[in-house]
Amino acid sequence: MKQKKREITIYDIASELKVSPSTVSRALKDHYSIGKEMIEAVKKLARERGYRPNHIAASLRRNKTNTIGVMISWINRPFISSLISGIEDEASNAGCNVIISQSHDIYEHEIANARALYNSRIGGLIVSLAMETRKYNHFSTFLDNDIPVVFVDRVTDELNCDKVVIDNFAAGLMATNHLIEQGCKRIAHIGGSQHRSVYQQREQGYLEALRRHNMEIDESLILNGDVLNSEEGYRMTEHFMTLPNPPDAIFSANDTAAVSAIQYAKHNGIRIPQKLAVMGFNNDPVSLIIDPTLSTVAHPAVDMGKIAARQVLKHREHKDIITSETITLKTELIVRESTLRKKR
Amino acid sequence: MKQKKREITIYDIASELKVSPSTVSRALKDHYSIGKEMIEAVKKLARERGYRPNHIAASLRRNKTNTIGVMISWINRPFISSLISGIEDEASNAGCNVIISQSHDIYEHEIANARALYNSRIGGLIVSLAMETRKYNHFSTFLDNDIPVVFVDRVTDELNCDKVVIDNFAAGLMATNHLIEQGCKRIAHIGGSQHRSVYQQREQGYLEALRRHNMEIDESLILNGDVLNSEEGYRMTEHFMTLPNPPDAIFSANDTAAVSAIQYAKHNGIRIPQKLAVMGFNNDPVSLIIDPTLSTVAHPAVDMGKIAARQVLKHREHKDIITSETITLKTELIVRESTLRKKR
DNA sequence: TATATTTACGCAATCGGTTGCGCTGGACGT
DNA sequence: ACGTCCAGCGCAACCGATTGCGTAAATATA
Repeated sequence: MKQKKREITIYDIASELKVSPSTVSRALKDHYSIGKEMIEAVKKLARERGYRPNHIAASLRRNKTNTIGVMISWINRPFISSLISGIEDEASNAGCNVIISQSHDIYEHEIANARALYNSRIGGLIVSLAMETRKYNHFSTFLDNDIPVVFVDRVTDELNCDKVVIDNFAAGLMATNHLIEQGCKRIAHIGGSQHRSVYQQREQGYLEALRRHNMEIDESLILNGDVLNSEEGYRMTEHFMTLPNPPDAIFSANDTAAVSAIQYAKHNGIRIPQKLAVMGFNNDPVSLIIDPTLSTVAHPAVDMGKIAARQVLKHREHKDIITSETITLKTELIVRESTLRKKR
Repeated sequence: MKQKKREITIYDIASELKVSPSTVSRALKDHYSIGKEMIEAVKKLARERGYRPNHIAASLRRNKTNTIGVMISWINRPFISSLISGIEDEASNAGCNVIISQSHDIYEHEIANARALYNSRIGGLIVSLAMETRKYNHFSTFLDNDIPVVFVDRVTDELNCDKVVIDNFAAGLMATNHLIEQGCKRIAHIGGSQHRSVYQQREQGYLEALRRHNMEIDESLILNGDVLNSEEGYRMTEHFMTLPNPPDAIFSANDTAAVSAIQYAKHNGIRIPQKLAVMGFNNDPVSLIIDPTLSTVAHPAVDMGKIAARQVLKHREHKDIITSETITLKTELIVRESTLRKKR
C-alpha cells in the first residue's frame, strides 16, 4: 500500500514514444502543429501510465497560476458565503482553484491580503471591498501585471475593472416606494458606510423615492452604521423610536439590522407593520425565520459569484480584452409581513 | 505607472552581493551554516530591492505547496462558513493559502475534488465528509504520500488521521436530559444519516438519556433525514405531530430542521414549549431569531477550524509525527424559550 | 607543527513544463 | 526537375528556488 511510485512526467511519455518532451507537451493540449495520430498516441499513453500534469511547473514557467484569489470581508455571512459558493462552482468547472482571504472589514488587512495573493501569483482576483477601504492603490499591482480583477457587490468606480453588481439605486427606490405605497409617512433609513457605493446608492434611491412623492427629507431619520451588525441595528432603531416624532417605517440597508429593528419593536410592544414597517436588504435566511417575516430585496448572490468567476476566466482566455464591463443583475422586491399593511 | 519591472530573484541578490544563489537562499531562511553578518546583508538587500519569494518555484522543487485544501459539503451554511473562517485565519497567519472545494454532499463530487486537490499538490487537507460518503479510499492517496489529513466534525474512524470533533454522544445526552428535566415524556428525534458518526452519536446520546430515565424507546419517534434541510424538517415534524400519539418534544440533530419544527407548530397552533418542546443543534444565528428562541447545542465552529488548521501545520513542521490524535472540543447546552417549561 | 574540526559558503543538478526558433521531408506548383 | 511551402516535430534555454556534496579558511586539538 505504501508505495511511493515516482510521478509520471512528460519526459517518461516522451522517451517511451521516442519523441521529444515538447511534442508531448503540445500534444496534450491539442497544439495545431502536432499530428492527429501523434496526439492520440500521446494521450492514450498518458492515460495508461496515469500521467497527471504538474500545474506547479507550468505555473512557474508561465509565472502565473490557475488559481483565482477571492478577497472578501467575512466568509461567515450568508451573502458572502453564497457568493463564494458560486465562484467555486464556476471555477472548479474550469479547472481553477479558489483561494480565499478575509479582510474582516479592515483596510490594513485588505492591503496585506492583496500583497499575499499577489505573491501567490494568482491568475485572477475577485474582490468585494472592506467597509473601511477608501484607497485602491493596492489593486494596481494586479492591473499593471495584467492580472484580471473583477469587483463584486462592494465595488469602486475609481478603478477601471469589470464589475458585477446590482442596481442598488433602483432597489433602494423600489423598496422605499413600496413603503410609501403601504402608507408610511415617516420613513427612516439605516445605511452603511457612504464610501461603499452599494450603501450610498441604496440611500440615494431612498431619498429619490421620498422626493418623487414630495415627502420631507428628515436628516434625523438617516443613520449610517459602521458595520451594520445586530447591535448597531438595535441601537439605531432605539434611537429612532425614542425620537419625539418617531418614524413609522425603517428601510435598512441589510437584513441583519432590519431583524434587530423588528426585535427592538417586539421588545417594546411596537406593532409591526402597523406602527412600524420594516424593510431589509439581502434576503438572508433569517428574513424568512423572523416573526413577522421580513420584507426585503433579494440579491442573486450565487449568480453574482458565478458571473464574476466567468469574467475572470474570460479575461484569462483572451488576454486582448481591454474593455471593462459592468454587469448589473436583477433584484427582486420580496414583500412579506413586516411591511404589508394593506391586505390585497 | 505601467511598469513591467522584472521580478527580483535570489540570483539578482546573489550577484549584487557577489555570493552564490545558494547562500542567498539559505540566508533568507536563517540556515545555520550561514554567517550572521551575511544573513543580515542578504536580508537587507532583499528588502531594499523589494524581493519577494517565488513560492511556485519552491513548491516545484519540493514537490509540495504551502496550500491547505479544504473539502466540505456546502460553503453557504453557518457552521461550515465559520469553520472555514477559522481555518483561513490560522492558515494565513502561518503564510499558507486555503483552497476550498465543495462536494454538495455528493460522494462522486467528493472523489473528484480529492483528485483535483491532489493534483494541485496541496500540502495538507482538512475534510468534513459529505453526507453520502461511505468509502474512504479516495483519501489514501494523501496518506500514502505523507500529506497530512485532518478530519473535522464529520469524521470517520476507518482512517487513521487526526480528528477535530465535539463529543456528540455527550451533547445528545445532555440535550435530551434537559428535555426530560423539563418534563417531556415522549421525545422524538430528527436525526441525520447514520453513516455520519456525528448524527449516529447524537442519536445514541438521545437513546442513552431515555434509557437512563427508564423511558420507553419508541422507534416511530425516530426519523433520519438525508439532508436535514427545512423541507425535510417540516415534513418530519408533520409526520410526528399527526401520529395517534404525538410526541411532546423533538430533539433535532440540527437547527435548520428544528426551526422548521417550530414553524410547523406555529402554523398548526401547537404551543411551544408547553405542547411541544424543540431542541436544536449547532447554535446557528437563526436559533436566536426564531420566536420562540431555539434551545440548542453550541458548536465552537471557528475554533474547530483554527485547531484543524493548526494540526495540519504541525504535521507539516514535524514530518516525523506519526501519531494521530483526536481532539474533542467542548459543547455547551444553550437553553432558550423553545424548551423552557419550568420557570426557575 | 601536523591533524582534526568547525565555520561559511559555492557548484551544479534538479523539480516538470513551456516555448521561440529551427530543422526536415514530402506535397504542390510551374 | 527544381524551388516553395507547410505540416510536424526537436533543441535547448528558460522559470526560480532548493539542496547534497564538496571545499577553503579559520579555529581547535593532539
